[in-house]
Amino acid sequence: MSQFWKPGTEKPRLLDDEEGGVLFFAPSFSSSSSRFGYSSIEKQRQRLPVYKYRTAILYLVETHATTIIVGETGSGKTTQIPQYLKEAGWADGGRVIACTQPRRLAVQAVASRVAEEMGVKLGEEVGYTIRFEDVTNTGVTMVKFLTDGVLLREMMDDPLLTKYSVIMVDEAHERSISTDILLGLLKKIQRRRPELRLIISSATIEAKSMSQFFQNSKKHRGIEGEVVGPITEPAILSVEGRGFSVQIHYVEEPVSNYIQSAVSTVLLIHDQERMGDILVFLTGQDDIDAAVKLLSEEVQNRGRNSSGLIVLPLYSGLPRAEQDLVFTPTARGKRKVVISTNIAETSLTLEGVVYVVDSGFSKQRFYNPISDIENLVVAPISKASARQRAGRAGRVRPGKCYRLYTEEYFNNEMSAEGIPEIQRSNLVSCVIQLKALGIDNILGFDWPASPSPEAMVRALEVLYSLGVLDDDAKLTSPTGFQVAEIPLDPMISKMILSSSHLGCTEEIITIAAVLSIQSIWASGWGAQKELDEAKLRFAAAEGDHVTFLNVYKGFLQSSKLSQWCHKNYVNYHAMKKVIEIREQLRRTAQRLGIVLKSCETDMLVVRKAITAGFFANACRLEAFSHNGKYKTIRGSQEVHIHPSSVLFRVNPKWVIYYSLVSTDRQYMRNVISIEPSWLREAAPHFYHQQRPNPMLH
DNA sequence: GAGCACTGC
Repeated sequence: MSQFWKPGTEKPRLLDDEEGGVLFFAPSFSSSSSRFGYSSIEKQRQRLPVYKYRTAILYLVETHATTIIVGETGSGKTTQIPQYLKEAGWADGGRVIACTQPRRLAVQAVASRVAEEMGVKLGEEVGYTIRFEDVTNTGVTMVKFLTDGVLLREMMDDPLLTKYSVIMVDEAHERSISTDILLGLLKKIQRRRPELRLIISSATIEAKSMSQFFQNSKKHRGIEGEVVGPITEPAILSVEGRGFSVQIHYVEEPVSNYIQSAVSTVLLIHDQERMGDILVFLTGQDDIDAAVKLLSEEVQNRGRNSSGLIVLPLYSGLPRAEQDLVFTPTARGKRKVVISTNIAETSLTLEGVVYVVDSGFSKQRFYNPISDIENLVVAPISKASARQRAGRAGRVRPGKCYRLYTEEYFNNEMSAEGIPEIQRSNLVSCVIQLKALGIDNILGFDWPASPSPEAMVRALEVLYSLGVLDDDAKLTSPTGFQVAEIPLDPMISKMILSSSHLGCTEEIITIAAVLSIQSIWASGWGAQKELDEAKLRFAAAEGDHVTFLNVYKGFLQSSKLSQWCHKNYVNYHAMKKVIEIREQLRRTAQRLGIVLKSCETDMLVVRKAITAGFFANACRLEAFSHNGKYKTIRGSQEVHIHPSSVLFRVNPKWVIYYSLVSTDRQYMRNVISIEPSWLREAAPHFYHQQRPNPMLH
């Protein structure tokens, strides 16, 4: 351990940033210890770029309340920094070092890697917590990986996160809602717990604005007026990555059709470049299927060695077996082309990619607080995204990235960073989470990026109408606190609470579990007709929610067999997840003192419970409408029933939807028929006093 | 007649 800074010894070399204010460390080039007996794992660890900064990182963390680490992928920061901290004693005395990730898979992968490097059993000194899985051992676990969502939940029991000595927030540049809420809360905690250290790890140079955010005006002064405790001004440290260089190519002229252009580019690479897989970024399933078809046709038409090119689509809606195809290593003499959504930008890593084709677009969510509708639109990506995409070409050897936009466009028109998710989303869940943590002045909360006041007001309005907040915008008791406790969208939580009075909680928690996963149906190539037919076997006249109950019943009766799922075009993995989520909800309900009762065959109460949570999503069929045109009661928006719904073409007069998807039209997904009188029953102030609505009469 | 990506005691 030659590179070990100890408090009280001479501090490591540092350089002043020419712009002042922040610190950059020059890597110290002293050779690593030649002491023999290092395992190969130890040597591997020392070869990581971050190793050179070990001393510097420990020094900064010791002396600064917040350290911001900018590092590209492959620097080793995620696996190494928690170990350095542990080695330096930050986990002594029963304290815990936490490292958060936005995604569960990453949490599991990093935790098991670190356990392996430390030569310990996962769940002992090194552990992880994600939803449904707590692989830690209290009193033993020193380094804990967890999703930022889990850490937020932990704050409900322990608002100051007292057991943690250091909290490292990884992938902060992704700016997920959870990360942003967490950053705001951690800043607050820091004022109460000066001994707590934060490490914010980000892949982009946005560090400066992050640093400004953590700039704490209040210094902790002792009696003599001298500053005690750590320096409150954040330190910034850059760590280089270990990716190979990627040559960037731009188009000379803007392209009019990026699908066609992507296909031509792939063919050009295949003809002219040496072996290596190609990754193409398009926006969604439509684009991708079209490109796959086009490319396959071109290959055949031109009589190329079609055996040499393997074309594979990749998006989240793809069945697992097909998704797994992209991970099979490419055979000798063949070249794999993966045409993907954003899923390959952060969530999945494909080995063997040497060429990237970047359309410059992705589908992004936008929220309109006026209409209260979340839209999915194709929008230009940011420079940060473009760099991330390009980086995917440099994992195995130097690569090339072909951008289907001009260099001028990249330099002058592309925005540096994407818009944080919190500014593009409905804030209902986010507001109730803060309320539950005792943050009453939501508008005055110190956000890394402020959401729009309109979106805030809209969220407060919905929560008020759900009976979750009172006239003073405080959580109601018990409803508000109970809704906050249930780890689901507040409208679903409210539906569950109402089911308790209506005597149908068993049914409603099944529905809640199904609604919180993507889809219980098996999707597949060319099996659309069979799937539709299978659906008819379960279809309920009341709508999709009751249909889900039928599927769940069938699954239980089959003893949860995968064969049964296969035969009925039901997704087996999805159903297992439903069982898991349902089990969690059952436990939560019991803890809240809700009596679990079944209504057997009485679907009327089930529909009423759904109405109690989702009255705001009520719609009425337009009079004399022949094409199934509905209008929302709240905003008079034109909407249609999604073709995947069992009520498609049935078109009951009054319906409630679970969610809207927007393409060229607004489609209601997961729809149930209701009676209009239930609306006023469920939310009198919403449909009567507050908003007199002639449509209800 | 059609689905960006994540996530939660």
